[in-house]
Amino acid sequence: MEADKRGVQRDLSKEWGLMGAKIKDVAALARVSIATVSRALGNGPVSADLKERVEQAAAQLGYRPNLSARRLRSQQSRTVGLLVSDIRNPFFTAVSRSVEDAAYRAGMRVILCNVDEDVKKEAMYLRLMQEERVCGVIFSPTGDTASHFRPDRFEFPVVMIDRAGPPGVTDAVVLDNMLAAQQLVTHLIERGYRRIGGLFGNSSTTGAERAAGYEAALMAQGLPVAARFVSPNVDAAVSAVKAWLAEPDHPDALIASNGLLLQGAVRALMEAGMSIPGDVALAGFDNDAWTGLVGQGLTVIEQPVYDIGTLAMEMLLSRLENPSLAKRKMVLNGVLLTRGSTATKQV
Amino acid sequence: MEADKRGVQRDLSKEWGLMGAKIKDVAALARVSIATVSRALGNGPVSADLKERVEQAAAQLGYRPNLSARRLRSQQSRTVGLLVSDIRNPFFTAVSRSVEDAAYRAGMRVILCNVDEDVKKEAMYLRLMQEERVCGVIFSPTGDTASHFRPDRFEFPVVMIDRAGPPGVTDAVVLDNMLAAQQLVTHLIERGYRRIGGLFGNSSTTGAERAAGYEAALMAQGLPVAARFVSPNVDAAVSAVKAWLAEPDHPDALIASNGLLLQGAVRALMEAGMSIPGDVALAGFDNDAWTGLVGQGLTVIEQPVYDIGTLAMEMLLSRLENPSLAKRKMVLNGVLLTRGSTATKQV
DNA sequence: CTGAAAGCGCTAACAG
DNA sequence: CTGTTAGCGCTTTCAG
Repeated sequence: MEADKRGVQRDLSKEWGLMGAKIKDVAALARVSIATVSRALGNGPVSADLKERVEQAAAQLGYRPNLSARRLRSQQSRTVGLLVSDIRNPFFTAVSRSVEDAAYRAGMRVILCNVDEDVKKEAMYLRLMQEERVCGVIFSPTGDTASHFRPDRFEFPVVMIDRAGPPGVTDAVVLDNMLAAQQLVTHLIERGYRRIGGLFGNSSTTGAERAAGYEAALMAQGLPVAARFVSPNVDAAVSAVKAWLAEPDHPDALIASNGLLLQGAVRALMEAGMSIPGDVALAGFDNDAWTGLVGQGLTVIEQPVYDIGTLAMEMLLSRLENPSLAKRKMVLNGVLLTRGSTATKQV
Repeated sequence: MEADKRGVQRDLSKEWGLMGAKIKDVAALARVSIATVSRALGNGPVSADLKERVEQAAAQLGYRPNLSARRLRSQQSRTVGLLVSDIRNPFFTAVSRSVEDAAYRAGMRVILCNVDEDVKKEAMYLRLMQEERVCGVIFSPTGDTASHFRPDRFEFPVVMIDRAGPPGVTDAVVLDNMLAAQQLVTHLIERGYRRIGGLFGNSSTTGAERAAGYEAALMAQGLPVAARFVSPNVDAAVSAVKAWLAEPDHPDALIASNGLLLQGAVRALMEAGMSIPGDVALAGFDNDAWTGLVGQGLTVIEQPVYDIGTLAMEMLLSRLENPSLAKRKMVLNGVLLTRGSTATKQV
C-alpha cells in the first residue's frame, strides 16, 4: 500500500486499476527508482531481474508513458507532417497511406494536413508544424509556395512530393512529368488523333510541366497546341470541357493532367452525349480505381503512388541522419496503361 | 543585448533570427515575465500596452510555442484520434476529411490511424491514443472489437462511426443500414428482378445489418435469399462474383454492401463479358465519384459522408463538455440514387 | 547497473 | 494587471 501526497491510501495494483498511472507509480510498485523504470521500458541498460519487475508492474497498472512529456524532455517529437492539397484526391490518399505505413514502421507518427491549394493554409500549417516540433515535413506545395520556399525559415527538413521547387532547395520525389505527358501525346498521335487538347491544373508546377511535355510532343510533329488551365477539381474540369466541346472545331482527343480533371472530362463527355473514343478520345494521369471501369477503360499514366510515399519517407529519414547531404531530387517514371479510350481513330 | 547562461552574448532580435526562441527569450526581449508572455499570447488578462510589446517581440523572434510543453503542463492534448480501416476506402477518405475540418475548426488536431480491419492493430492504436492522451477517439471498429468494447478501459470517450457496438456502450453515428438495404432490394424488385444476390463484408456489423435488411425485404416478398460474405476488399469481391456468375442459376441482380465490393462486382461483370443491367443488374452502397461514370451509372445508396464526420466530431465535443450524458446513437438515412444499372428488366 | 537530481518549455496558482 | 514559484511526466546527466 502507498499513501500519496493527497493522503489517500491506495492499492496501486487494484483500486486504481488501469488508468492514469505515471512512471512514479510504476517505480513504487516495482520498488525501483523512476530512472530505472524509464530505462527498463526504453532501451537503457537494466538487469534482467529489475527489467522483469518493472514490466510486470507496468502491465499491472496499465501504465502508458505520456508522449508529450517524453517528447518535451527528449526534445524529439518522432512526428512528421504531411501536407497535401486534399486527401480526397486518390493520388494523395494513396500517398498518405504509404507515408503513414512507413512512418509507423519507423516509430513515427504523422500529422495530416489538407491545405486545399491555398497559400494561406500552407503557411498556417507550416507554422503548426513548427509548434509541433516535427522532425520533418512531406509537402505537396502550390506552385507559388514552391517557388518562394525558404527552407532556412524552418528548423525541419522538407521533402516535396509530386511537385518540386527550384532545384537544390529541398529534397523531392516527383514524376518525370514532361516525359509522361509526351508519352501520352505520342500514343494519341500514333492512334491517329491530330487535334489533341490538353487540360491542366493551374496551381501546381506539375500541371505546368505536363503542359510543357504535351506541347513539346505536339510541336515536334507540327501539330497544333491547345492547352487550357483550370483549378484542379472535378467541377472546373466539367465546365471547361463542356464549353470546349461546344466550340465548332473542338479536339478529337483530350488529355487531362490528373485524376480529378480526368474525371471531370469523362463527366462532361457523358453529359454532352459524346462517345469515347468515337467522338473524342481521352487519356490522362493517375490510374485511379475507376479508370479501368468506365467504358472500354481509360488510357492513363500510372504513377507509382504507394512508392512515392515510401520513398519520400525514406528520403526524410536519411536527411535526418545526415543533414549536410546535398539536396536530392528523385525522379520516377510513370507507366502508360493503354485502354479502350484511345483506340485507333476511325475515319 | 542579453547574456544567457552559456555566457554567449546574443542579440535576440537579429542574430538568432527566427528559430528556436522560447518563451523566456520573448519575455526578455519584451522586458516582462514569462507568465505575461504566456497570458498575452493565450487568453489571459494583460494590458493592451504589454500585450502589444509581447506580440511584437514574439513576431520578431519568430516565436512558436512548444505544443508538447503546453500539452504536458495544461494536461490537455487538444487532439483526437481517428481510427478507420483504410483511408483508401473513399467512404473513410471523405469522413476523415470532414473530421479533420471539424477538428481544426475546434482548435484540435487529429491523429489518423489505418487499422486494416485488424483486431491487433486496433488494440495497438488504441494504446497509442492513450499515450497521446487524446481527448477522444472516433472509431470504426471491426465487428469483433465493437462487440467486446469496454469503454471503461480507456480514459477518453469514443464515438463509433459506420459501425456501432452494443447499445449504450459508446456514442455512435451510423446509417440506417437495414432500411437502406431494404430500399435497394425493393427497388430491384420493382424493376422486375427476382433472383437478387447480396454481397456483404464479413468483418463489420455494417455488413451484417445490411444483409439483414436485404433478407427481410426479400422474405417479405417470398423471394429467395442468396447472401454471400467476403473480406471487404475489391479482390475478394472480384473472385466471389466471378465464381458466382459461373454457376448455372446465378442471380439476375446483385447488391454490394459497400463501395469496394461494388467496384469488385463491376470488374467481375466486365471481365465475364456480362452487361449491366442486361445480364445482371447491379446496385450498392456509397456514391463514390466513379459510380456515376460506369456504363449508364450505378444505382447506389448515397451516405451523407461528409456529415458523418462532422456529426461524429460534434458528438465528441459535446461528450467532452458533458461526460455524464447518456450514450447517444445517431442514425442517418441514406438516399437512393437511381441510375441505369437497375433499369427495368427486359424479358 | 542503479539512484538522485536537474531540468525540457510551458501554464496556473498565488501573491503583490 | 503582473511577477514569482511550482510543477506537468518524463529522460538524462552525474555520482555511486
